[in-house]
Amino acid sequence: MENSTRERILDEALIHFAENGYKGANLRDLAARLGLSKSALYKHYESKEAIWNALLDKMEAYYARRVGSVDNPPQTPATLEEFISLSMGMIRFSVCDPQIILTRKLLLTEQFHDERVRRLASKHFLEGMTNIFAGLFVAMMESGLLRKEDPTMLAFAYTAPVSVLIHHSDREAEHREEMLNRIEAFIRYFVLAHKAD
Amino acid sequence: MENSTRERILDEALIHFAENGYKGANLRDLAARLGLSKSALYKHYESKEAIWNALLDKMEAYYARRVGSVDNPPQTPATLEEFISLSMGMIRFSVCDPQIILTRKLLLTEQFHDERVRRLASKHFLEGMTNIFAGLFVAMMESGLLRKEDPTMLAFAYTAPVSVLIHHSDREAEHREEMLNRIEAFIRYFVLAHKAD
DNA sequence: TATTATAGTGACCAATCGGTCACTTGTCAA
DNA sequence: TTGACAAGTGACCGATTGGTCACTATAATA
Repeated sequence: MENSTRERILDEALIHFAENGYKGANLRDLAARLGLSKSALYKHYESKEAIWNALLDKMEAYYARRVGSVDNPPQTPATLEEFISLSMGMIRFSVCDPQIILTRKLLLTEQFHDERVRRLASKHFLEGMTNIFAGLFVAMMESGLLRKEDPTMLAFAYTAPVSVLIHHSDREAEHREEMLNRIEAFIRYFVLAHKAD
Repeated sequence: MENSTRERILDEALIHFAENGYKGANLRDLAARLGLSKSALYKHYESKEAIWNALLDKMEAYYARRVGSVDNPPQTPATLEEFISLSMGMIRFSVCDPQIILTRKLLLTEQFHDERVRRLASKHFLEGMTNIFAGLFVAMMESGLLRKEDPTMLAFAYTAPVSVLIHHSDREAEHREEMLNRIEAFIRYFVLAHKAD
């Protein structure tokens, strides 16, 4: 399996593009970080833009797989406390995993410079999370955990604040644990405000 | 008042930096857009970085003035409907004003490349809006419009979703009116869920 | 063994960038 | 009138960038 260099290039490209932006990333540093010379990159990709597009392809594929997993969503929690720990588990992973952090950075910083990134950002930051939880909330309303109301609106009211706090954690990594506490505090507030009586 | 060229440069720099990023912006285009030669810029600022810093100074000053206006906040609305139209007025302005749109773009896209931008982004996207509305909600609870609960948490639960929709409007300008409708729908949902009985 | 394809190298190229400098122009005060 | 100064110009510079090319090394195949 010696096409692994192609993959290693993409892994490094994510770091480089996320930290410096598309224009700010340069192929010499990227190659050096891989222990390669710059011209070696051109044996695997025909241009900087080709690396960029391959990276976006990979991100789109990853995202499509995640959305596919929405069809078999996380099983409905039996209690509100279980919902909280389920949520916090997902969020903690999303906030700590380096690759996901870099992906969010790239989506944020390049969303106005690239059409594909813009579309991915809209999916990721607005529709994606909301749809997952809308489905979950429907089930939780039917099982009598949550008060009955518009599940899409409820999911949006839930995911948007979490999303804002995750972005804040990305900005100030040294406050990550504090942000996770604020996220849990919000979730508990939210559950309390919308649970069935 | 012939220092106006200095100001014109900053106005154009906001556009240029917001659309292309710090690294992507180049002084030749910026000068050309102003009807100047590139070397003329150096009669007013000593470097690209100096223009950048002057622009951030201006943004910080503007933000400080806006925060200063929190000491004399918008007067407490007498009814919930008045609160909704007050909010929508502020939001509509913030979503439509070109300069504010560009400022948000710049804060978003450069927050990981510049320390001052990072701090401004944290203030603007997290604490800023929340603090304004926390004060307003305290007054509305005391006047019996809203159910009594943690005003800071309530303000966060209110401003974060609005903020997410504003960002979406920035991304997809052609859906601006649709986003404004979604914002109003959310605000009405929010008011209904938290009004005093 | 000879051949061929793949991966990698380093020197080089043209374009672009931020920045400098000698020079011109216009204005206003002495 | 003249001199000083601020504003603006265009040619130029060194550094960096994405990209090319002739070349080497290695390993598998015929």
